[in-house]
Amino acid sequence: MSYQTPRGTYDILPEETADWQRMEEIIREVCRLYRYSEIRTPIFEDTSVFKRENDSSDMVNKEMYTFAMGHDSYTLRPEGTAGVIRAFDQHKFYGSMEMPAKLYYMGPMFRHERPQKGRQRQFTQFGVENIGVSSPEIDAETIALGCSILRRMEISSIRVCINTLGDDSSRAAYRTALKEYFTPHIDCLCPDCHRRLEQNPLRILDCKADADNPVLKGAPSLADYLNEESRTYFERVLKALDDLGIAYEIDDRLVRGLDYYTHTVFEVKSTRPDSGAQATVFAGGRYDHLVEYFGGPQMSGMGFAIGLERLLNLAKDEGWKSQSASCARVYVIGLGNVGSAPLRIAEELRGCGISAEVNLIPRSLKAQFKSADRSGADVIVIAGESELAEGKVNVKDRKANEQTAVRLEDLSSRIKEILSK
RNA sequence: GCGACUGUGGUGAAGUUGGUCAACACACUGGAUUGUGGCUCCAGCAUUUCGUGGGUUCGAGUCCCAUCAGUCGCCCCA
Repeated sequence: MSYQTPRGTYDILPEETADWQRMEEIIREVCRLYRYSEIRTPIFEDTSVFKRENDSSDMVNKEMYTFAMGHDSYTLRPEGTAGVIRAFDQHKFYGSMEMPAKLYYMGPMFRHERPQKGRQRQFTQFGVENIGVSSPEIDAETIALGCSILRRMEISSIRVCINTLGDDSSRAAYRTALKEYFTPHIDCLCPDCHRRLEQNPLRILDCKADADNPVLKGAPSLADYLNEESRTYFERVLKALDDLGIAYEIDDRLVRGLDYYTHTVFEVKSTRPDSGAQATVFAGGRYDHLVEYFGGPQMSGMGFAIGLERLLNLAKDEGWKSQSASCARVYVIGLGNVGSAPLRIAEELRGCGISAEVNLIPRSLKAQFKSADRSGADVIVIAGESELAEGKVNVKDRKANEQTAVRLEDLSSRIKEILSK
């Protein structure tokens, strides 16, 4: 019987964890600079946290890992925003915290999709939520935060696409207009779009199947239905991005898959040809009603999420490397009948803050030296039976290839001397 | 959920129109006087086994079916 990870899941192996840890450090550092604080919410929540009324997204409707325990239905989180807003309301942050609240999260998410490169069933997301205040400059700053992470990961081939969905009244007016426009052309649209026409006509605009359909090209533009306030808001977002030197493209087809967005929405994509079908690295937008939905006051929020597998893939494609992995600085070898003396020596060195590996299995001197080589140690300590009898060990400086006998009580200072060279 | 391609040891892989021993390389383990390694040399290294399970055949890693997994595209999305 052999086992393997379930479909769409994978192990991050020891040789890869250094890259992950470094990436996570970079992200936390950027969050610190922008003064965001981490929040950790449960991996699963009541299903109703994710499955909200009128939600038409595929993610909630057919990709969730939902399970029942007794009479309760739970769901493995497919995204981070819902849980964060739930926590924001549950702990009444709106009353106890200065607004906007600036929160970030990082951890596994689960979606039952067909796996592909850059698309796993368990994947890792980092995301930020800026909650409590609606201001165009906040939208720009949030996008800047994400771009800053990309920059530190040495990623440059990206494109920022941005659009606005407008406020409620703009959106409602546009929705009606779209429905009126598409209804007579219904037969020209793909089956999925028939459903979208009723549930979320905006999504017809970024339908891939109908991308070249002339009916889509003649569709009314959202820009014509934006009221003055929404238009001004969007202009100020763009102005702020200009001021920050962030290049962007306005894409009026960009409507996003999650239903809760209002005003600003954006997607940052890789422009590398090898990034595959899953080119979106991070994406998000503003949401005006989520805080209210979970029982808080009417408050607006702005956030985005980064897929960390995609981020890491992209960074590696662009040549990014985390700093060299730490290797043992000292390797202790036993020679002759020395019992646990090598172990005792290694422990003492570790106590002095020196990273030490020690041979604990019976094998030939030659094999021990081989193992020492592989460990990449700078110093080899040879604990020989006859030297130990005099309270000494041999210390070999691998770089200089010199070996000297050192008294046990002088060992750590001698090694520090060699390592500091 | 749909379509296409792929699946041989720890790794990279060779395996011809189905025919005795599954090549080769790297890695790994041991040895060439357990007291000094990194080179070299020698030996071992896929327990009827070629993702798994069936089938065709005198005979299958090579053909057929199913199943699992991966990759690519669609869809979805980070």
